Amino acid sequence: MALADLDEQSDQPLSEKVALRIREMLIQGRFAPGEKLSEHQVAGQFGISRNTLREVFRLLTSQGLLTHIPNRGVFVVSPNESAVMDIYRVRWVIQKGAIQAASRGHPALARMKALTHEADAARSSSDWQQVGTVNMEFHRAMVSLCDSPRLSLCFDLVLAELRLVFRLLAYTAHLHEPYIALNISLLQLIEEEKTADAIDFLEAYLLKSERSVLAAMQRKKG
Amino acid sequence: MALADLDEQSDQPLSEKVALRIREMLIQGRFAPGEKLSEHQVAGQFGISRNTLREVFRLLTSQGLLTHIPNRGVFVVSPNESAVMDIYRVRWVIQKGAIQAASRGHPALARMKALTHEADAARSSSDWQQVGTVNMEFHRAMVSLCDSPRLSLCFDLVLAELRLVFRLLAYTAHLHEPYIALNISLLQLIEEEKTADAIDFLEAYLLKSERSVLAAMQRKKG
DNA sequence: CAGTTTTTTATTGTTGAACAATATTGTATA
DNA sequence: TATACAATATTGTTCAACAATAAAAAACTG
Repeated sequence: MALADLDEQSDQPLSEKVALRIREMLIQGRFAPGEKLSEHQVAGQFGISRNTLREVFRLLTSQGLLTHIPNRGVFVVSPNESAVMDIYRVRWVIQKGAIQAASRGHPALARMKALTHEADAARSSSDWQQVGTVNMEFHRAMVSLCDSPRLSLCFDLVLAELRLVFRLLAYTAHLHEPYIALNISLLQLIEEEKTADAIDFLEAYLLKSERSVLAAMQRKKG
Repeated sequence: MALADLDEQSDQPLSEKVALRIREMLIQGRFAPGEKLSEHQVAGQFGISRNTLREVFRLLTSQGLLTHIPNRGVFVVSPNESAVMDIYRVRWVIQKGAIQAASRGHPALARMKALTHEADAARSSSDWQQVGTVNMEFHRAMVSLCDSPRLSLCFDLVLAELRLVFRLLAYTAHLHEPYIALNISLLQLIEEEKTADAIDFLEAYLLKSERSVLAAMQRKKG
């Protein structure tokens, strides 16, 4: 993926290339949530001009990764509990729609299956960060069952924000490990077209996930 | 609303003010779909610098109203049939979720009710453009039943694009008139918490609407 | 000394000019 | 007519400057 990215980047405008890089860095937790990003400093860091950087900031702000406060500057978003709850509301609506849109033999199903195996492999090597990444890809694939670019885009934004939360909580085993098995069960229900069961399963799944995230956030604070 | 907007704008950055203005102009059909927006020309038109305008373009591009092609420029998006179908896919997923999220006494229900009356008034004065606007507001209010800022934002983007399509087709009576009554029926089903019926109704509603839009697009071309 | 006002400083907001890189147009040649 | 090349216009990017705003520091007052 890294190679493909670089190829894509090669003839893209500088602002979009840098936007991609900063986006990656954000997701990798290279900036602290709530941290202020100074135009002068960041522009120097990436060797680009302030004007170009401001375009980058506009891009990332509308992707929900940065917050722009007029005359104050740009800050890394720091999702709070209410943001997490909202994110899970979005997931619930969209992923439920994805289950109902699933059709037999849809290519996304094959991709989901492959991703469950990738998750297994990552667990074997105790690469919990990779487990988290693969888990996200699994759900993105699930949403692509809708065959809706706009819905996928919306979901991507929400997932990127959630990734920030995970980073904040550090990648620990218990945060992602349980979902490897759950993903397999969920995929099976979808493949067997047990739509109602799959939806019930998804609801329990998301509730469990949301609760564990919120609990971890509480622990982090309190 | 215009007054409130102006107030809000007053201490916003220039780029966001202009973005709002251009957004309005786009929705009002002041630019032709597919039209190229030259940086030099538009910057002159609004009396701002190219650098600032480029930030505006980044904003509007990520709102889905403009398309940016590197080294070629920025163009007004011209949604085609496949875009319309995708927009309705999104509507189906999100609005179905809204119905299921509806709770008795939710403020959005009151707003929806008020909007059905506004639609009636607009019909009485044969202001079909207003009928279209109010109709959109009705559906936005419906989505706000989810109490999810992120879902509402996503829905807004899709609706703005759909508005472009309507503008392209011109505001004729038949395009919106039938939905005044359907909105009332739909609201009633939701208020009575006949969830399953409401969902069935919504499906037929969206299908009918999608078909009429696609047919009008065909007519426009052929 | 605490709290408030003023001054200073740093940062963002915005501009205009300049140049490089790319796309488009026009022209000449085969 | 079609291709190759030159001329032109547009976008991409940078820089330096200044205005407007917010943050920090200093001075003032009770």
